[in-house]
Amino acid sequence: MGRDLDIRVSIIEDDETIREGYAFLIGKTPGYKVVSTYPSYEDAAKRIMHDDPDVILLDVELPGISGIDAIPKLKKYLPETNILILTVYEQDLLIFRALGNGASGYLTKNTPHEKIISAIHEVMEGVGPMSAHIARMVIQSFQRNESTPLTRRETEILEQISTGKSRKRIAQELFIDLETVKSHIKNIYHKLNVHSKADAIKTAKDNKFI
Amino acid sequence: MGRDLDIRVSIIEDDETIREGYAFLIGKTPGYKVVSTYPSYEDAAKRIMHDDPDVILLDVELPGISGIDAIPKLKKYLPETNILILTVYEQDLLIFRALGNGASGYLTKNTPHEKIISAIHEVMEGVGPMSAHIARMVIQSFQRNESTPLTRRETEILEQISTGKSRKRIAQELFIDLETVKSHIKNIYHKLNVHSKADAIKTAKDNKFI
DNA sequence: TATAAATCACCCTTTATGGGTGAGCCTGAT
DNA sequence: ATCAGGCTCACCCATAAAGGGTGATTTATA
Repeated sequence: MGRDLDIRVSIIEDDETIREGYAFLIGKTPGYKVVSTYPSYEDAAKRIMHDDPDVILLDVELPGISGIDAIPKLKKYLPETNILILTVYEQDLLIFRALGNGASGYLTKNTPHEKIISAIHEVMEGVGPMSAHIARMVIQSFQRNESTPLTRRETEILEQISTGKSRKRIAQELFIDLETVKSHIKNIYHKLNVHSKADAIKTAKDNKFI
Repeated sequence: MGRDLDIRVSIIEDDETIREGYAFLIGKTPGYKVVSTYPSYEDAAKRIMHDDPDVILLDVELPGISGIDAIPKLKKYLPETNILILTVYEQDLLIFRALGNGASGYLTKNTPHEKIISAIHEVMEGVGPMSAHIARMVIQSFQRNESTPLTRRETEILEQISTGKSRKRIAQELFIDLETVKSHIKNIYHKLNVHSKADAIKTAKDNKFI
C-alpha cells in the first residue's frame, strides 16, 4: 500500500551506481518513496508526469538534453515539483543557471546521506529557494578581489571593454582621448599577461578583478 | 543611563528629513538606540568608530563617497557591524554591488516603519545575509526571458560575443565557418535593431535574452 | 622628492567589424 | 507533400578597431 504522506521522489541520473545508490538510500528512509528513476531526460519525459513526484533529483551532466536544459521542460509538465540539482563540482555558473531555470536547490554528489534527506525535506517545506550555502556563493560571486593588480582607471576601462564597447566609444564616455584608453589597455594587457580583449576579460573575471 | 541591551543604530543619509525621520522612528522604539546620524561618509568617517554601532543604515546615493564605496571602508573599521542599505529604487545592480561590498541587507525608502525595525532585528539575529526578497531578486536576475526573438544558435553566438571573443575565434570554437558566424550576427542585429556589438549585448542583457 | 597614476602623442601592421545579397540543406509543423 | 524557419556557407565592399612599441607630461600621494 502507498502511504499518502510519503514524499514522492524521482531520480534522473545517467550513472547507474549513483542512481541506484540514491534510490536505495532515499527509499529506505521512512516518509520518503522513490517513485521512479531514469538514466536521461529523454527517458523521463514520456512517463514522469504519471509518477507525480514531489521532488526530482536531477543530474546536471546528463547525456542528450542536459540537466540544465531539462529543468524548464520538467517544470512545464510538473510546475509544482521541486527540482534538486545533482552536481559533481560546485561550479557557480552552472548552479546559477540552474536556479535561473527554476531549480530549487542543489546537492553535490559527495553530500553525506543525512544531508540529502534533509535537503529534500527543506525544499518540501519551502524553506526558500536558496540554502544559506547557495546564498553565500551568490554573495561571493558579487565580491571583488581586493588585491587586484589593476588601478581604478584600468579596472573601469576593462569593465567598459567587457560590455563590448569600442575604445573610441569608451574614450568619449570617459571624456578622455582615444590614446589614453589605448595606453590603459596596453598596461592592462601587460599586467594580466594577455594579448587580446577576450583573454583580458576572462582573466579578470576569473580572478574577480572585474 | 544607557541600556546595555539596546541595539545601537547609526544613520548615514544626506537628506535631513529622511535622516531625522528614521532617527525618530528608531529612537522611540524600545530596545533600539540611535547613537549617531551623519549626512555623508566623510562626516561619519572621523567619529563613527567611537559610536560603536551594531547596525548602520547607509544611503546608497551619498554626496562625495557613495554609499556603495563607503561599505568596505566602514567594514574595515567596524567589521562586526551590520550594514543596511537605504535605496530609493530596487535596482538590481546597485543592490548586488552593495552585497558584494559587504552589506547585510537593504531597505527601500518607502518601507513601512514596522518593517524597518524588523529588518534591523533580523540582521542582528544573523537570519542570514539575504532576505527572501533579495534571494528572489537574485534568482530573477539569473532567469532568462523565455520570449526571446533569437534562435538557440543566435543566443549562443551572442553569448560568445559578450565574452569579447572575435568572430574568427567563435567560428573555431563552434566548428563552423566565419561566414556562418557573420550571418548569425547580421540576423541578431536585425532582430534587435542594433548596429554594433555593444548595443546588441546591452539590448540582449536588458531584455534577459542572454 | 621619488613613485605611481593618469593623461596624450605618433609610429606601425594586422585583424575585426558592419552591411548587402544569394543560396543550399535539413527539420519540424501543417 | 509542402513550406517556413533555422543553420550553414560564399563573395562582395569599405571602414573601424585592435594590438604593440616608445616616449613624454602632469598630478597626486607616499
